[in-house]
Amino acid sequence: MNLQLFDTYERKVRPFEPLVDNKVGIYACGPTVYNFAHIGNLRTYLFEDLLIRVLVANGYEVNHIINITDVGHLTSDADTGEDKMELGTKRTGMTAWELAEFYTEAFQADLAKLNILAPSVWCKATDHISEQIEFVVDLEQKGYTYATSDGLYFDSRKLKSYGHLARLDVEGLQAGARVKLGERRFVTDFALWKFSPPGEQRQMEWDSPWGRGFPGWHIECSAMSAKYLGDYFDIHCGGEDHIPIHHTNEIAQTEASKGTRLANFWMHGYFLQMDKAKMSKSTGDFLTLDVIGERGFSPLVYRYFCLTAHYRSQMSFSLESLEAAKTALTRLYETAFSWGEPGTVDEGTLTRYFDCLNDDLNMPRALAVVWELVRSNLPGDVKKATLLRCDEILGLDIANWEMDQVDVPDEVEELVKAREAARASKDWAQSDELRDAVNKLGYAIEDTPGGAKISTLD
RNA sequence: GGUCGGGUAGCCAAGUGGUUAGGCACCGGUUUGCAAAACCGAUUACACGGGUUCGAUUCCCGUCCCGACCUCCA
Repeated sequence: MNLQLFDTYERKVRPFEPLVDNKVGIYACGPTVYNFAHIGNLRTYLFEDLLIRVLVANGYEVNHIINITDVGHLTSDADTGEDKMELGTKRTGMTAWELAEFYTEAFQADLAKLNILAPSVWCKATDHISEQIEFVVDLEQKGYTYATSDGLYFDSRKLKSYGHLARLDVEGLQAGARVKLGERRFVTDFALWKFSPPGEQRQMEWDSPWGRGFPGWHIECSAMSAKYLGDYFDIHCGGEDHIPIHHTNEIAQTEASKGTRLANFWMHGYFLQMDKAKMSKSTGDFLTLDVIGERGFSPLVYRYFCLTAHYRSQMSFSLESLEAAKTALTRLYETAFSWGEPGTVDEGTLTRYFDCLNDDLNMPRALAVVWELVRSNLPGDVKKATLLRCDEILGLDIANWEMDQVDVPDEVEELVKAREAARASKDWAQSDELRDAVNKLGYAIEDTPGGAKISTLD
């Protein structure tokens, strides 16, 4: 089966064809770096990693761009007062610049831990201020802007196609609007450039033809994607929350300026839903990769967990289901390890596997094929070779997995030896007593044909 | 309030107008001194009420519930 992908713009699955030869340009909306990424954020990057691995497997040469939104406004115009970047600087004592750098590095480290392939280019909004200003100047010359006392705005009603991506009901939006218009002329108008508040010195601000200030959020993506991928490129992705506002506005800017619709495919990763642990970023109380790591779940367990749901479905998170993923993944690792060296690949399995993936990245079904392979009667070396090919997409690093080497204290070692002796003389009472003693010290014993296997008790 | 998307077994989660998704847990069996692990097998579904149809979990309508966005959340 040839690759087919769901396009939010057309709201359907359709065949994927690159715009140029076999090259694919992808722009993925990156994080705003005022805090750690939570596991919900990371699900979206896992989806994009899946997409990229499948494109590569289909023989395409992928040029993958991720942006870093490292400029946010520091003086809030929200009703509640302080904005997130400012809270971040207060919380940590860092400057806005230090804050951005710190959380950018933390984010990149998280991606690496999740075995997410690094993009071709990382681009920061603050490194592309002039490109953004040029973009806005062009929009201004084409008559799509107007100024208010706090910034330069995009006049969304000038663009007939505005809101097509999200199928926005503009009249309905206006009727049900919760947000104050302020000086904006229409509810869907948005800032291209915001002025620094009078009499205040922002940590991040630049001169522009309209006055000192900083770029609106949406313009960075239109400007940077144009720079690295051209005005019209293959795939633009991000989280589902970006459909109605951010991506809608990116499209509006680019259509107004360049006359193209920006990307051929628009793809969106859907949210992770939390049960008890809420993703309340405002309190700083949310689950990060490090937090679940402290609870005994490795990053690749989280990766596996995410692979069990389709990227276009919201997924329910709980420690219970993460535990299920951990058990399944451990079984997969141990079983694959037991197969030894790889032999020849089973092409039938591989074909079924990639057919699932080429059908809009249906990883849950592809994973079912993997488990059928695992439980099949094929020889171990064939299973191993086939599984390793599957792992080029799974990204679980199956080839390098090894049994945990547990450091066993001498005390425990002695008890285990004594127990082995007791078992050899069939003194089961003594043997069980010694096993209890080992358990009390925090270690578990499993009797295998190769001798006692010792592990730490959870 | 407006717009959009969902409700599948104990949990997570695919999919389909009629034929076993898959994983985890649970139960039974094999094996093992016992236990664990492993392997084999079985059970538990399509929110509710109507409609279309030979047949609906799948299509249509309504109801209830959940979520997303409208707040520079992925």
